[in-house]
Amino acid sequence: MSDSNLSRAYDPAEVEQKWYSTWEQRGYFHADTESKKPAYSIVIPPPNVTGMLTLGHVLNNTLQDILIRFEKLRGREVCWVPGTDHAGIATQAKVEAQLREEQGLSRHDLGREKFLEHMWQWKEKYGGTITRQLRTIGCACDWERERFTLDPKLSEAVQEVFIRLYNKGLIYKGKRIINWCPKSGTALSDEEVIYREEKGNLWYFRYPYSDGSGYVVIATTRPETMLADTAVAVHPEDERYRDKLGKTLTLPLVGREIALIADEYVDPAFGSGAVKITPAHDPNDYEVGLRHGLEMPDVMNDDGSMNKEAGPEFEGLDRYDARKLVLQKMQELGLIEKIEEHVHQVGYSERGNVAVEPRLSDQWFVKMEQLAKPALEVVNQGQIRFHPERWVKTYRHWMENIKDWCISRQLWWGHRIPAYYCEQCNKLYVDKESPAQCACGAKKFRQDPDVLDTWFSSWLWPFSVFDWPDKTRELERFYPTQSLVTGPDIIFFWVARMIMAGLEFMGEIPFSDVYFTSIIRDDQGRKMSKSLNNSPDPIDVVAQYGADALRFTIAYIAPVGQDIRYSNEKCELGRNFANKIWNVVRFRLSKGPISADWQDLQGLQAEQLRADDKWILARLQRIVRLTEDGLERYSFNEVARNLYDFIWSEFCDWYLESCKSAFDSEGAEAAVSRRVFDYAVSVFLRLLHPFMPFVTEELYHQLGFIEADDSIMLSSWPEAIGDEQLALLGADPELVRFNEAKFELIRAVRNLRASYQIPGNRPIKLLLETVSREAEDFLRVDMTALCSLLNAESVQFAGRPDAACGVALSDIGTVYLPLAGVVDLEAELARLRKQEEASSKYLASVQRKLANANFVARAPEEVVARERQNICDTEEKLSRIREQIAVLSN
RNA sequence: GGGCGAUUAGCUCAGUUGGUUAGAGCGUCACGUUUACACCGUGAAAGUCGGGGGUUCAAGUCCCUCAUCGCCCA
Repeated sequence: MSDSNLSRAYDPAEVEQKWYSTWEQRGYFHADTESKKPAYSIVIPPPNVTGMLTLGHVLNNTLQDILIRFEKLRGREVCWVPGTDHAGIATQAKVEAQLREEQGLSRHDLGREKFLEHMWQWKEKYGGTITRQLRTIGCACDWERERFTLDPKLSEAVQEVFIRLYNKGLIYKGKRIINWCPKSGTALSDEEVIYREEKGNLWYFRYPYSDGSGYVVIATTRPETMLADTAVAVHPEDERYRDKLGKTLTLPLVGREIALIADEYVDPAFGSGAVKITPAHDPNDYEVGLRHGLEMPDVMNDDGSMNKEAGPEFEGLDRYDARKLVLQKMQELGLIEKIEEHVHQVGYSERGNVAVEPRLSDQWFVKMEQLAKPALEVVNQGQIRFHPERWVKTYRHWMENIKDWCISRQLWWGHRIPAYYCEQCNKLYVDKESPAQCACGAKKFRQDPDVLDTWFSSWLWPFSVFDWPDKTRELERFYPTQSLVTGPDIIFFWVARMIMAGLEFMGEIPFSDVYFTSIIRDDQGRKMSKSLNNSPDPIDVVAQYGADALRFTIAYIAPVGQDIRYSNEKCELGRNFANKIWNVVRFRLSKGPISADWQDLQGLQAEQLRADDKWILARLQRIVRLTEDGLERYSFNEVARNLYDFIWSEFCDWYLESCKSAFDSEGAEAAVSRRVFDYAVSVFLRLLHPFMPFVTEELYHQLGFIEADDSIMLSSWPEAIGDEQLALLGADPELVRFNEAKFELIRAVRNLRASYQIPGNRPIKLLLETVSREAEDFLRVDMTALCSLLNAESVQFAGRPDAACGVALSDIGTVYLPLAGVVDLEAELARLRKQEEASSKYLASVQRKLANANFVARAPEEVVARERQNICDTEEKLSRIREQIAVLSN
């Protein structure tokens, strides 16, 4: 035995580390803009620069890596651009908290410049963990093209875009109701607000008419905002209030005279049918306020406490304390009519985890309607395809109801808005730098203090990573990209906006296919979260099972468009699979040198091939087609399953077992079988490489398919054997059917062994009666493998013997196992009766079907023909069973 | 309130455009250490495909409805 240096069990740790650094050093991941190959590019969804790798990232990036490696093997010039984003609020909040904790300082203590210096130092120190971790799981990213959203070039792109949109009238500054996060002290976009159901109260307040003629009852969930009320509204059709319209009310606690107005917005069935209007603190009230020209007093500070406008008693109180005081005072005045329990939706800030305050504020906005229109078109018309397709509906709904995008943030960490105000006349200039002189003659300007929403840089990612607005060679070669792999949770934040930006600034879609991944949950179906401590660290998982195992398992269990239930134990599937393949190679290396002509099947003749050789070639054609087709359809789990089943159940369980005897024989068929074996292994290693890059690379080398300085990454995607060639090699459907009937026979014998407790390692003598001459001829060709698979010391073609024996039946024939003195008549009869029952039941069901005139008349011919064949086959088999029962019953 | 999705073996999930007797992994039971693999092999048990109705020669698959769970939007 020319034994290799392969260990009994695969140990991924060393192999994985060795290959990743080799690949990177050799520059395999770097895309060449001057290559003649067709380009294929993907931009990574940039993770937060301060983030750590999660299983969600593993899923997402494994799928991208599969696509990249697949396309590279298929001969494309692939470019996968990695990078991170600066995650404005999250990162700044993290650093501010640290600063407070360690030095007791706020960002204002440091001042803007010093604070930003501190931020950058922090980023250099703690940032980039996640990109190192991506290497651990094998991602073939073009690291020379790694980008960060705050890089100078990407910042230039952001400026350019802001200025262009401003000049086009698509960016404006204005006072609008926005979502305010009192904790981080900044505006948020609508998409950053998370609604949670909360138990609260509905308070019914009495607002007295100014003329003393009683009161109106209004219902509110937020009593403290009454301090900013400027009207009470009722539905115009509401009979209860019709004659009161136009009267004024005196706002309790404040004393302001406010009008009773009519507006369609009011739902007469809700509460009392009268609603207080607080334009500066509620988006709907704001709209009412605009329609009726109401005053819009703002009664709150940036931190959510009440300001001077709220009155001396309330000034300085937190909004929740103010609520208590309002209620107490209203109670004292006898103005609370009643209190009801009420469940309602409360908006929370994603980062601050505090209730968002809708607030009238001066902010920058992007007008979205005009940008959305073409972006909706390209998806509706299928220029951009979503996988699964149903996300198109979600996308469409959002696009058709799009609202303007609030892009300014009251933070320091981010792209500063390129807007300058004259110190003297306050005139606004939007440009990369402040002008030399204002129209008023003044020369001093101050820049807008705000920065832009992080997504305002992310939406440019597919072209900003290629150094837009410069007309670079990269842009020319790699834009548009092909696939985008991301979670559906950022379809609005990111995907939709990238499509808009791509069309607006490049005049072209940014990608043609969007694959939305699953959400990973724990094995109880709960979301992974830090507080539950149920999110495993992928790096630990890699250490325990190997990166290949984790990748394969995740791809295998990730259903299309469904959530995944994950637990570490599931990685055993991938680990065991890697070990299985490892051992295929270990087996092969123990059976002599690799065939010199493993690359193809040139010159092989049908007569040289054993039935099992032909069969595995037919199955190989199928798996190549299934893999390629599946990957083109983004059906990753389906492909993983197919590969697993092919290698484990077809290649190992049948073909490899059949080769054991063939390889050991002296004949010429040994060399032919070796060649088929080697060819098949080379094909499936390449098919599997996108899923399990490390072990496939290692084994490709171990088998000597390539030189040490070469790589499976540089090989080529296997071509499916053509139908004609397959036919020439005798691997036709007829052969496949016969061969699988042979397997059935072998299984039936094994079953027989089991029921008589004959261990698999004890050789047996068998008699075989085939159903036809043809079947016998077929089996006679390769008796060596047949005997080996049956572990039979002899197989004789003969009819039923007189002696007592066990029986195994299949479509190809009947096997008799003489069991003199051993056979348990009763047990054997029971076994046969069970088979008889199953077969006759089935026969009856098919007969019923065929007795139905409608079925015969309307079903397709081949379906009817198949059922007729089933009748014949089953009747034949049944007669053999009954015959045997008769013999035993005597 | 509107929209989307799920419900298949004890558990986790496959099941293409309707057409063999509904599959896999894990788990369970029996047998096995044969030089690829115990991270293994062989065999077995296990499902009224959530309930009800409909279309069809034929429904896990299409339609309606109900129930339960989940997600998104308001």
